[in-house]
Amino acid sequence: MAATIRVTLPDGKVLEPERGVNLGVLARTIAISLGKKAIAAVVDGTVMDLHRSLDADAKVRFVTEADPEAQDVVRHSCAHLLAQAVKRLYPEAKFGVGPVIENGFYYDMELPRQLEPEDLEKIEAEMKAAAAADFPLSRSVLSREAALAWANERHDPYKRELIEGLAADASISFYTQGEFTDLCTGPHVPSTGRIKHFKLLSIAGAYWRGDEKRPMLQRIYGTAFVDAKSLEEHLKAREEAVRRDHRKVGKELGLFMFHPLAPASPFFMPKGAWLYNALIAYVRSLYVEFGYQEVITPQIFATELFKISGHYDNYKENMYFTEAEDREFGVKPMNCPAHALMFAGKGRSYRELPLRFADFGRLHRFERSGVVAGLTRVRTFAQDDGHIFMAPESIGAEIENCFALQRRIYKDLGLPDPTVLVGTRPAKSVGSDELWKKAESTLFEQLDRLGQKYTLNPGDGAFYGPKIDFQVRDAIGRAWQLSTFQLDFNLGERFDLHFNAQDGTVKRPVVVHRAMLGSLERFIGVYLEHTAGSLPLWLSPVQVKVVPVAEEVLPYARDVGARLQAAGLRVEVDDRTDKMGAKIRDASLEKVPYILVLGARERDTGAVAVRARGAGDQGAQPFEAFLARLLGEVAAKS
RNA sequence: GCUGCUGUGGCUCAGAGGUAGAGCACGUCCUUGGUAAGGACGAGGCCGCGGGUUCAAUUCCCGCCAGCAGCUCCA
Repeated sequence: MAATIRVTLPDGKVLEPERGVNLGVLARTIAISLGKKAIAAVVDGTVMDLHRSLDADAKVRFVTEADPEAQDVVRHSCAHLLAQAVKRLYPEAKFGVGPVIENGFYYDMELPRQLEPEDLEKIEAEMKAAAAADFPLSRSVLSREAALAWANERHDPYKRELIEGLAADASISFYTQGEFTDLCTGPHVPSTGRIKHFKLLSIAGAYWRGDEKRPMLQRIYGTAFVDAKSLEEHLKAREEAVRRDHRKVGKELGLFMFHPLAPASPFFMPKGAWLYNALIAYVRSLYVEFGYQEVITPQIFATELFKISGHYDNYKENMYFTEAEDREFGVKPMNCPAHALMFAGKGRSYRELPLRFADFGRLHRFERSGVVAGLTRVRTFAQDDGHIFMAPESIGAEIENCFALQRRIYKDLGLPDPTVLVGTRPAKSVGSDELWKKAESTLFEQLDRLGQKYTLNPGDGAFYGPKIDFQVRDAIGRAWQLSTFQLDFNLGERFDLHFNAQDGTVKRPVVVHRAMLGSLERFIGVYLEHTAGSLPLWLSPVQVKVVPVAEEVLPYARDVGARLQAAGLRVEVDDRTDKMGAKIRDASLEKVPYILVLGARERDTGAVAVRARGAGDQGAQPFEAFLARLLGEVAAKS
């Protein structure tokens, strides 16, 4: 065995250090400054700590603060720093897991008492002290027995359970910083002093191992960044998220309200109802072009229907039931069984297929009290729902058609390109293995055919078939699920649907369930957060606010308002006796796209002085020019 | 559903064991003002609901309802 190994650096340079060389030492060999800056190393594609040694030829790239891998390493080490601080303050603490998550990290723990927000400050101070001590992190590997002994010595049942879950022959790694040791696969920063920019954010309950039957631990959320600026920006974005909260925006703009007598059920007030109906009208306008036929179906069905569809077995605890004349009825939680009945309502020919039913019907789902939130999770809602009944050979074309419609809608609404997630068969499902296999493979085939990139979400399908979910990120980077396409080979079986094929045989249709906006309620919530309430002109409940400079010009203001209204625009004339400045302020806070300030000058020249949202005073222009501009913007959905 | 927190006029929020306040909004009047808050006066509250402790509870305790954060769930 050679005494040296070959280490290839990113620039292609090859070093030949001794076998077993320490990565930190290697970094310092390359350059003193690199030794100081390095946080970790990527060895043959795997991120490792600097105190690991190299025993074989490898490609090595050192990670510094400038590299994308650094953030996760720092965050994970910060979770350890948190645990160290907590252990110092509460020696009885038992620890669960402390992973890195999208915007930071958390650590689950069992503590002698419930933490309060002020405790976070104390813990953070202790973390700063441990970071200032700049403890080096050292890694050690123990056998399973030794690891279990460690957990037992700490009387920590959670760590014990984690170790028990590892393979019998696994080599189990531990990291030690100062007096604190934790079970962990790493990697970590070389020393605690490298964790500089962090903040603890919140305390919450979380079930051990995510299982609601197991104990609830206290979870501390925090975040950490490699530089101060990123931390500051992240904290600002959190504040921005609060400012854009759709519940707040909806209240401020007078769009909707809630009432304790109808929990989790929004009341859309006139402006909100206008927006709601405008979205439906917009989707409806595309249905002609995309070949859908809108239907209207009952609200309440005899329970047998949901037994046939499988919803009764899978979701009855989330349904509303009622009884009349000794018969049990259920309020529909989705439209598909109704559409299945409509499909079966007459003999069907291949000539009618694909048959695309659209339905904006109201749905009710009893959501558990702890899961409801604003408009994003409600108990009564409507979807821009649709079910496509088709021959199996049409699946490709229909999925393509769905993608085309989805792209069109996102473009018109100014939504970014979504992330596509594919969910496969869940634990709780109906239908045979063959049907599922067929449905899943068909879906993957079609996605590949369309060249659509996606992320696999195993087990996340609907109970009747695999699904494609579309996630969009809003203006400040949060992910929301809106559209969904679901492929269903089961509905046809359960409702014994069939059609006469061209070759004279009787065939079973396949069904695609799809919604583009998803729930109208959730869509409005997400869209308000995305736009911060500044809706595009074509979707603004009030497009123009007319502000007379003084009462004297009120007649002209009314005349301008009436003429805009006659042209199809939505206008309000502010005829209150307040000062002009106050009216401009109020209209601005209402996020009205255009404010027209009208005084004697405008009246005498037949002009309007325009103030555009976000752009301030645009000066005077002829009425006709302004009208043409607005109509153009509405038509272009800009 | 679980853990924790919160609930005071339409809204945002102070407050304290001795029966309640501010700003905004609202009403009336004055002001007729040129691009983000003119002024005066006024009306408006079962201090979420139900129990308990207390001479006295909106305030402390318990339960319920609703909301918020997170977990679990989401056809």
